[in-house]
Amino acid sequence: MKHPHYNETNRFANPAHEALMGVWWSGLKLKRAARTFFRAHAVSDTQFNALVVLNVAGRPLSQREMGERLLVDKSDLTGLVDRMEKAGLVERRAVAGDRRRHAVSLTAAGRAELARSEPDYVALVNRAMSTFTRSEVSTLTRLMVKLHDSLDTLEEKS
Amino acid sequence: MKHPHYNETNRFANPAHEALMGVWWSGLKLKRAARTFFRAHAVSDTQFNALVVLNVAGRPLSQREMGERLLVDKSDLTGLVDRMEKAGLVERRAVAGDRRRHAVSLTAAGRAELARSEPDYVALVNRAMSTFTRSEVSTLTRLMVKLHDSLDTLEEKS
DNA sequence: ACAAAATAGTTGACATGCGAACTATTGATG
DNA sequence: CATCAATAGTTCGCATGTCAACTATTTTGT
Repeated sequence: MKHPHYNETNRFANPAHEALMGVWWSGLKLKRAARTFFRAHAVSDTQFNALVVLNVAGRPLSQREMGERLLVDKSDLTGLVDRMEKAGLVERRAVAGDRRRHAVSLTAAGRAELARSEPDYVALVNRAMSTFTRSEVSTLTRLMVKLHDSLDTLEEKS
Repeated sequence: MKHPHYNETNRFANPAHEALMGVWWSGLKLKRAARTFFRAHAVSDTQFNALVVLNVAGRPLSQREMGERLLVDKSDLTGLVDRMEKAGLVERRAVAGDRRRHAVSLTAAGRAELARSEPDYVALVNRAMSTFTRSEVSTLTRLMVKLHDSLDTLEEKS
């Protein structure tokens, strides 16, 4: 689908607003690109992220821990883990010593799907960033960390 | 809700990946902040954006045009405009010369709601960006435009 | 003019995301 | 240890987002 550039349809009197709107739109576009990409794979972008989170952790995670790392509400994990469990990608197990918790871990099939998707995903990321110089990449990372901290502070105050 | 910082739970071998993940997370955090903010108002963040888009256009828009500007699928506009019409914020009218199209325009109530929300919204944006210098703001805008263009190119090729 | 392609919008099925209310369990405090 | 608070997960209602299939209309190509 064709979309007009965000600063073609909007005029920004406020430079801060223009910058923040750029981040907003980039987030939307990234989400769309990821969805399109993962349509050709066995998992959705959300499920891929869940696989990555479990893999990086290197141990079973509770649903609460997964929610924190994925930036989604705990109530969403119920359905997400349900769907992934049905697809055979992860499994829930009881946690010794805390009967409230479920330990979610990767299955062999989950690990295999991750191994299958990740190289293509990395290639996509590199293509998306191929027009950026090394210096621009590090500047972008620095600004994003700064923005995260700023948004966290905002969240705490409210 | 507390969330660990995205680069605390992930180690990035690839700087491009780290930068892009920063943008992804910023998009998620912005969305959450906007939702929280607009919970105290009569409209959601999506509906607010729709009001802004209609207002900036300065003329009635078809649902397709709104979808392009909001970066959402046309099928989404059916429900969104339904809800906003029910809330009295916008109205659909027939378009002379094309019986396929609906012209969506702001009502007086929609304009009033926009006038009520926008000042608070601008203040929020300024708070979120208050830790950025003028130079950082313009760098961020430049990098976001570059990223949009890169993602557009990616989309065309696929 | 006429058949084929493109366009605008709707609908249905599904995944995602959020908040509130609820259950079960565990922790904390007197 | 008895009670109250906190935690983990589920469920529900709703808004949002995607895609595919469908209808109605308009445009295009010949």
